Amino acid sequence: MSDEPKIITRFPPSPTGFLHIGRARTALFNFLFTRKNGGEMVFRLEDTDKERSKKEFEDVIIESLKWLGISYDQGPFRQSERTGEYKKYLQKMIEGGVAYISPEPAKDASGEMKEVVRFRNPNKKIKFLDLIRGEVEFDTTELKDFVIARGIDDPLYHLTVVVDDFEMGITHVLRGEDHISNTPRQILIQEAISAPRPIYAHFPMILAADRSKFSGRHGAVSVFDYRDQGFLPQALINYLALLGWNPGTEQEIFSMEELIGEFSLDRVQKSGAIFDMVKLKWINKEHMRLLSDEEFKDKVIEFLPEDIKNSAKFSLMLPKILPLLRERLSTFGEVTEMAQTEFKYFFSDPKYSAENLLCPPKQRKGQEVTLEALKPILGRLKALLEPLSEPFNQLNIKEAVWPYAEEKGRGLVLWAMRYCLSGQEKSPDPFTLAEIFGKEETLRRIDNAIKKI
RNA sequence: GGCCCUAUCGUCUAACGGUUAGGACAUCAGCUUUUCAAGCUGGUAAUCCGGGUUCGAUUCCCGGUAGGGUCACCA
Repeated sequence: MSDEPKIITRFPPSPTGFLHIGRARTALFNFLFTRKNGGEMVFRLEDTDKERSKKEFEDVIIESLKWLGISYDQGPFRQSERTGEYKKYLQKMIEGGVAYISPEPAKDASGEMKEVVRFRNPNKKIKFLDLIRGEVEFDTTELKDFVIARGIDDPLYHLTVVVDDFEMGITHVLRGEDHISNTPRQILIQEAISAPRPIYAHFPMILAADRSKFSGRHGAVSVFDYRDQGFLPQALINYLALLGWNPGTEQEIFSMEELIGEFSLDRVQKSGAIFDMVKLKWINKEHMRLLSDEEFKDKVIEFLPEDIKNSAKFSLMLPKILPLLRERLSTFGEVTEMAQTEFKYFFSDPKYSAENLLCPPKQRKGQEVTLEALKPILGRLKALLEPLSEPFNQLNIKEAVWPYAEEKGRGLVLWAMRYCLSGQEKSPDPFTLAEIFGKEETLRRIDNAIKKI
């Protein structure tokens, strides 16, 4: 055992909204750093803003962390339950002369006077070491005598963070870059109450595609949005970890355990990174591959619409189309849409117009063909399939059909076969489809096509 | 605007003074016995600009430019 003091980190969101993707990454980096170094993480709800803080947001944040697999060792603590603590410090500061009560006009323009507590700014330069950015220096003069409490029982953010970080023994403050300019005034307060200075590190921001702040108008920003779209938590974690950090190797797909093993603050990026949904989807797909068949199936069912789940063919078809879904899905949310469109034909007869049975010119290889000509072709197809004995599988079907397709033109025959089964311009190949449908249903669909012409 | 931070392919990034500037996503082309998906192969694509320091700068220093953060009785 080393005699280094135990590392204690913190994740202190304010319950004024959902868990933003940027804050989730901050939580993740804190978590990885803490686990990697055998420390403990404090979870603290900074709810001193009574107007905006809501219990429901607390619940959402807690649930979001749980879903992501980010755990903490202490908390949740609520600042609203610690008013007495802050009051003690406030009184001590006022007695010591490092803070003072200042009468001023109320903010609400009622004309009334009230008393706020201001910090007596020593107006000096503060220099601190940031683990990611190196030495940073601020002149605090411009901060003036900033307000640290609305009243003796109503403390504000800068005071509560400093007091809490001190009392909870926080050794490392790892947070977003948006807090870097808050750091000097917090250091000032620390010095005024003789609290030790924690080690700081400020992570770069997550940006939208236009390099502006990543916010609601750029689409999904809350962790639950991604959950609801059918992303896997391990994929979101993986992607977030790689946004602003890299292992120095070429590995890109990580489990949480692997991330903990690899993580280090000195490989965290200094500059902001654009959130790229396309890459997230790719990572999600990679993690979907890692799922067992059983896990994959359960997730698909979760996202399938009710009417499909209630359809007569559901339990028969589901296991057969699962392998197709594995190749095509990059999020589970996509099955909801697919079930109504490109995969609907598995559960009910396809709807299409007959002329589309004729393949596009490109596949025709210059053959002059009319729709009429398809009638005997489809008839012949039927005749070829009819005598097939079990197993009615891809291999046997292909064997039966192939020579004829070669003879008449592969594009022509195979497109028609595929199209009458799926009614889709784009779909899996006809042999796969025929196997999935089985002989009887395949023949029935070919028949339907013949009748349509 | 003041203060602070940042700057390598379209995007995420590697290269911690010497590389044909590497990888991944995306994109393009070809191959995979019709289409799609998946897969395989190959291609296009970057050191913001200007000064230094150095035998040699993506890398170190300075200036510019651009982007971001922050300037509350929010956190």
